[in-house]
Amino acid sequence: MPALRPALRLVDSKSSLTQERILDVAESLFMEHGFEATGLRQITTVAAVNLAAVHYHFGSKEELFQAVLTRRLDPMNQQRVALLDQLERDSGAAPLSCEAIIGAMFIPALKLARDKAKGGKNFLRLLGRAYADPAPFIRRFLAQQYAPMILRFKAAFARTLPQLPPRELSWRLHFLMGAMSYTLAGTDVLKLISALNPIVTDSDELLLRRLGPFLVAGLQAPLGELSELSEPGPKAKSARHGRS
Amino acid sequence: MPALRPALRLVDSKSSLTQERILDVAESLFMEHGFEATGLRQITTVAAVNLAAVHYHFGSKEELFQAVLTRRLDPMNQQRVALLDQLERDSGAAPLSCEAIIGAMFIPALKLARDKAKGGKNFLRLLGRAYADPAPFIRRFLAQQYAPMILRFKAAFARTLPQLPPRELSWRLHFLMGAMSYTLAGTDVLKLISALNPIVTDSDELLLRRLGPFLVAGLQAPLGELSELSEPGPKAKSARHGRS
DNA sequence: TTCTGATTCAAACAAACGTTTGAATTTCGC
DNA sequence: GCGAAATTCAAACGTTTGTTTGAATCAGAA
Repeated sequence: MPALRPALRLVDSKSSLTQERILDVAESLFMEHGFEATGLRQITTVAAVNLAAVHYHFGSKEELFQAVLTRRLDPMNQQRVALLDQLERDSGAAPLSCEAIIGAMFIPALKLARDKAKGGKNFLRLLGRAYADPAPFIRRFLAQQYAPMILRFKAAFARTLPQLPPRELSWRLHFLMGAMSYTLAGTDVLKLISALNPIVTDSDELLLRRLGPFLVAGLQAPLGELSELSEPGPKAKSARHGRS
Repeated sequence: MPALRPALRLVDSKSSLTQERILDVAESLFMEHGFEATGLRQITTVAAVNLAAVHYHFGSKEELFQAVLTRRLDPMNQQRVALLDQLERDSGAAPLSCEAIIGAMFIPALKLARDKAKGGKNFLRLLGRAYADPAPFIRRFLAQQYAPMILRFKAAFARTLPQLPPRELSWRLHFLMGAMSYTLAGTDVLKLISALNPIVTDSDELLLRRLGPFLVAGLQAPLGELSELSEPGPKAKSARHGRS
């Protein structure tokens, strides 16, 4: 009778070089074809391991997927809050700048994207796909993985932007994460038609210099008039404020 | 010998109520489980049609998917450029405001999201998934479907924001579409942890009033210093320039 | 060495997949 | 009514799917 799977990390000395090979290949194939479209036989063939190895080491295809995500996501989010912690320690009582907080979110992601040994941009693309995936086990996993980090950053932004009502801040964080993950994932419609719209991939620092001002300005934007509005939309005339 | 499939729309009188039933169910299931994870048997069972009907009417699963997207996407993008055309006609020689152009992009999408008879938010979620899908046939389709509309809007923004270099404008449009589709798709991480971060779904107009100022400010943000930068990143200390 | 548990392996499992076929059925101009 | 085309249908096509099994192999402690 084969031994029960070793608690998923009971042994870490040399033990399973197999595990890492599976994780590496799975990461690359999941990103290329998606979770559903990637077969276990495809993974195990490329990784040159036996088919049953993935069940032995991870338990199921779903658990393998979570392991693939956890391996990169966990350290990245820890780096993010660590960076933010240090920023706040250094600044003392003074509130941080928007740029600084955004940098704390962005830089660990960029580091990951640049580290080709760790999957590079592929992983962030995979993450971008996972965001849009409605599979319950994926959404449960992402929520639990992201919740602490996001709450931490929301608090930081709230200190820096005290004039923003909490609900408005939630929405702007929502928009910010949209622009950011869209950019990091890198598979969007603009890139698709890049033959006409040549977006050359600048260096990563250059990317932050472009995204940064956009996000900062968005976060600091004045509030729209939220209290009263009833008509269908801004309609044609540009500088018209319907309000008497 | 069964007749060849009728050119995908040769008959439109009453003909295929079956087609619409398939499209409706496919739209709903594709959005719920994704393209790969949705089986044809699942679709045809729920739609109460024969399994072979989808191949008879659409040719293949992939073509069915494209038909599902086309049905909503084509009219929406046509509305978008029609709205923009009318705005520019009305304003004469004067350049449009950012708000107006953004409205022209956003409002047709909102209309679609609100029309529950036409799939409502489900369709935009499906679209959000398709954005992140690397399958070649999906990316080819989206590119061809979006290219004219995006180029049209880029030209409009270029007139309104003449101080922005074209490449910078491309990037900001990139960020804008990220925030917008992220918001419209509606399945993001913030919503996931909404237990702690209560994002109540405001009315759609209210949504535009929140997203609008964010995007306008981002588009109009001053340029970052792009010419000179070489060091790894802003790092911790906020006002430190390691240079020299 | 022998024994024990961890790991790998080839083989098979039942189920679901997209697709095709050819005959039944319906529809509609004549 | 007849006849031809459009549409539906049940059945099967050959693959592929994730998962399980039980024996073979490997590792290290006794």
